[in-house]
Amino acid sequence: MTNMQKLLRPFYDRATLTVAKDLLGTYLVHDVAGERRIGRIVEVEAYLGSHDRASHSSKGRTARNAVMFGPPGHAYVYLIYGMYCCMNVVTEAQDHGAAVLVRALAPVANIPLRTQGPGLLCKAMQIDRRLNGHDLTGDTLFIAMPADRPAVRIAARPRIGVAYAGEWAEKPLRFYIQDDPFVSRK
DNA sequence: TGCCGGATCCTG
DNA sequence: AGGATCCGGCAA
Repeated sequence: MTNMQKLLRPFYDRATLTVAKDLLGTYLVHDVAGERRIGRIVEVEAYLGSHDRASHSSKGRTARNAVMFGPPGHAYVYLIYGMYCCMNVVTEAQDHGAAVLVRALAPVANIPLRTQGPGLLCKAMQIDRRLNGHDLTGDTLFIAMPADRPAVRIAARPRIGVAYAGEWAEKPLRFYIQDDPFVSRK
């Protein structure tokens, strides 16, 4: 396996826009049943904090979004539409309520299913709500910088599925690797 | 306590 | 275009 360096707390404890773009091209790693599943992150969305009307944190801290208000470098995993999970990484300082949604992966190792979309990638990586609040600086679910990461060209577009958020729906907070075939939507 | 609306995905 | 399918959040 290619050499990789696990991302630690200081990586996540930065401006959400910066973290979102820096996550493109990194490896999401999950050890499950003695096997290491790896996907390369090719698409993300930034949710900037409680002032961001599209963010789950915009209505204040609740039982569901509590992890978003916790320390950076933890997984915020929630159930969407009753049947899929979505995974975010918490960013910035505690109480900020910011996170980056992982929207698509390119398969690298032991990926049995499709990974184009936030619900599909969680299924393929076997990530569910039991991992909500999981510390991403641990050894079983983490994100790592591959030693050989190539330079990526980044596209910025409006986020998907947040039409309810008024002007916030139009802000270009979805980032993906230009021309990557595993991006969920053009 | 009941109801409504999802940061989705699949099928027709 | 519409349905599946669960649950958190808020109104009552």
